[in-house]
Amino acid sequence: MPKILSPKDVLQFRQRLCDLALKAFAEQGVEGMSLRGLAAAAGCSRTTPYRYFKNKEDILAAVRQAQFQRMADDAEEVAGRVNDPDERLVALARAYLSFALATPDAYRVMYSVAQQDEQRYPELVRQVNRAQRPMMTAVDEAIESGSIKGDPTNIVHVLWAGLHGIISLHLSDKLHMGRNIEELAEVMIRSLSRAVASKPSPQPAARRGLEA
Amino acid sequence: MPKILSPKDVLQFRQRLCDLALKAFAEQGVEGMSLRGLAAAAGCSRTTPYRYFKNKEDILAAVRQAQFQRMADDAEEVAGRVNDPDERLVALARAYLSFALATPDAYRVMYSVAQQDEQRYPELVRQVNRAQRPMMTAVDEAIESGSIKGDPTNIVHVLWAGLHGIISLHLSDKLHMGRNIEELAEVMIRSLSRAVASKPSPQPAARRGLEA
DNA sequence: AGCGTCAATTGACGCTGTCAACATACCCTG
DNA sequence: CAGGGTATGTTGACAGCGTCAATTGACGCT
Repeated sequence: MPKILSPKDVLQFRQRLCDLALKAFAEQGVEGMSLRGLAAAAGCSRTTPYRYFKNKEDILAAVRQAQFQRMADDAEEVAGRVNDPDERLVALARAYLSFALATPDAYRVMYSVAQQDEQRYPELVRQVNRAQRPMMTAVDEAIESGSIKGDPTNIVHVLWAGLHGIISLHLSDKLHMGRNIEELAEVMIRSLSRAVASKPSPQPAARRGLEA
Repeated sequence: MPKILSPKDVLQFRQRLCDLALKAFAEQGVEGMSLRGLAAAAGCSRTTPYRYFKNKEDILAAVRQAQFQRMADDAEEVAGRVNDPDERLVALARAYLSFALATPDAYRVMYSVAQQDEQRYPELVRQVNRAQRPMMTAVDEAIESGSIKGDPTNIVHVLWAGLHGIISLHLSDKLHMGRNIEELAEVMIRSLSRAVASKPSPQPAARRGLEA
């Protein structure tokens, strides 16, 4: 018997589908996660989710967008709270790590699940950009304040990649080091922020061919 | 008309299936890649691959094992060629990057495709370990020679994670910086090796809670 | 020549994502 | 209060998937 939903229950049900889908995607992968299973978990019929999402990829996009939004909220909150440029950079890095460790399912779906042509979801793209903007501006301001030197884009990428590398390998169990992951991340953060503070500029001289 | 295969043609066909599967896995993901499509590309019937592999996951494991083996070969070759401990470390890092950039399909399948319970493929695990051993021993020897200091496990992980982070983000188009990826990697390698050389040891004092 | 064996194919089953058609319960206008 | 419009949910159906069982065909041997 359809149509007993109040106007806000619609959003609630959509939200519930997203929550269930997040868990399903993270646990079983894009492949293993089935819309029929999702519908069963939600207690509705097979094709009911199609009233709320265009198709499976659309659900994935919605789930990822919601998580990037949450991450962006976190980052903006931290950036607004910590005032010193250097501390803000480190605080952002720690918040990023914290986000990934607290909700590994979310992080997995955000990054380890490659979405084909995610440009077709502009709101998703917007949240992705929003999530990384605080760190960009933090680097810019730290450079202005003179506490670090170098090309801002390179610095952001190196910091971000360093964190992402640790998290990514940790979440796929490639680093066998239980809880010490936070310590390892601290080493990475301190190493990179120190290197970034001392180095003048990234001029790779004439070294383009890779191996010696 | 079956059975025209010489004993070595068997291996040849298995190899051909692996090559085709690598491309298919990388291009369409584990989800999109279909055994039927693979069979069509190989010019055989749907279930013929089942003569050479137990199932789809088995094919994935075989493909990944072959690529890790290739990577391990590369690393061992570099480690054997470069003698100076510091240079060897940097050369290994560059070789790692080089491998990923030269054969991104392979790297994607090796790392971004999460395999459920890969412990059930001992030969795959063996090649994975073999691929990272050269860097481990290089770090150990660089510490012995006194050129860098710190906990060897942490150092290896930080180096490796830094490289993996850059590569991983680059391959999923999260860093919008065309060919300059090698320059960025150089910055990362130099930053980390410098940091690792100067820092005494990773003692994170009393900072366990993450945000300030 | 006939047999066993192994490679390869076809048939079939249950599962999946997805669309079209249908049914139901609500809101709004008369 | 009657009736249509619309939003919501359900069932039926189809092609494609991974995989197993049964079948066919070709080879090496005795």
